[in-house]
Amino acid sequence: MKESLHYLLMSNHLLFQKALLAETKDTGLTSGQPKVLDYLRDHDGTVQKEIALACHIEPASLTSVLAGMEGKGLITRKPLNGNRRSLFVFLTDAGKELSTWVDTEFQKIEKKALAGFTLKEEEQLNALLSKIMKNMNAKGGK
Amino acid sequence: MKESLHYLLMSNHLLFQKALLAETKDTGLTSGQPKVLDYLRDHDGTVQKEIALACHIEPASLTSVLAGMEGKGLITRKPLNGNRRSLFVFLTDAGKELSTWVDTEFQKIEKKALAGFTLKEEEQLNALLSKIMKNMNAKGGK
DNA sequence: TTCTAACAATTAGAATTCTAATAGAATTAT
DNA sequence: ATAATTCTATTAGAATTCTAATTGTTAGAA
Repeated sequence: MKESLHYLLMSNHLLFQKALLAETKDTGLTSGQPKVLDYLRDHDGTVQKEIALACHIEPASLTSVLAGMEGKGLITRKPLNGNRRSLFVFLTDAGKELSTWVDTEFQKIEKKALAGFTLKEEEQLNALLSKIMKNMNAKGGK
Repeated sequence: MKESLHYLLMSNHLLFQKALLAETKDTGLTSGQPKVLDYLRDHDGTVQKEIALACHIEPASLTSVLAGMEGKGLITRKPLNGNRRSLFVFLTDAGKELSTWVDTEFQKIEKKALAGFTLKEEEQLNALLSKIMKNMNAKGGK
């Protein structure tokens, strides 16, 4: 298994995740919150359902993650367009500020991860991983 | 965030993970067990500490994962070399059989993930991910 | 209109993994 | 030899995420 694709993806993700949690530990963010915060940075005003999909967690799990963030004053949730079923999520000023800080931490870790990479290699990696993502999201198959 | 390295690694890993759990659902394996089973397939007789390191879970978490697998008769644990501190983990015949089955499922998913990849691309991806892993495991730095 | 089905978010409760503290065993230093 | 330290695994308890079921809302059919 040690050289399998699954092993490599798992290791890379979890090492990244661990580094990220170490960096954000002092902010009071729980382990599930940084990725949501970072997602909102580029997708402010999204509906919960979409956040859950993008962050690869269940909507039910997102409820408690967002409740925590709302309690800390990082986000607000409100219905729009007269549709009281969907809740749109917005960063507060404090949330924006923290997300900016978290984003720089993401970038630091990314820089460490990509140490020694040429620009071409970065692009290759990005393209290959995107391709896998598309394959995995495709219906059917084995 | 959507195109960041972290996002790509997370998505790839979790999509892989989800596909794997869907395939192994009927075996009665819990979510944490397949990767351990697959690791033991290539590293039978390892000590718990090493399994935890390779599978990126805490030793304390591994204890309960292994307890579950032992209860199902997939593994046995015993001290060797007169050192009663370390426990060596071995697959039983049933464990070997199941690990073989699980391994074929891993490969099916991997095949789907790598659909349309040339051999050269597979090798590139492997090399790039291995390089990141080495970078992340390096001490210090940001 | 009114009923039925689909939908978004939530709640309840189970399962998994984590952190911190403990127990037992081996190693090192005094 | 004995004491202190280190080490491996475990236990206890908290935190996170999951599945299944519920609530309230919207859309579509009868």
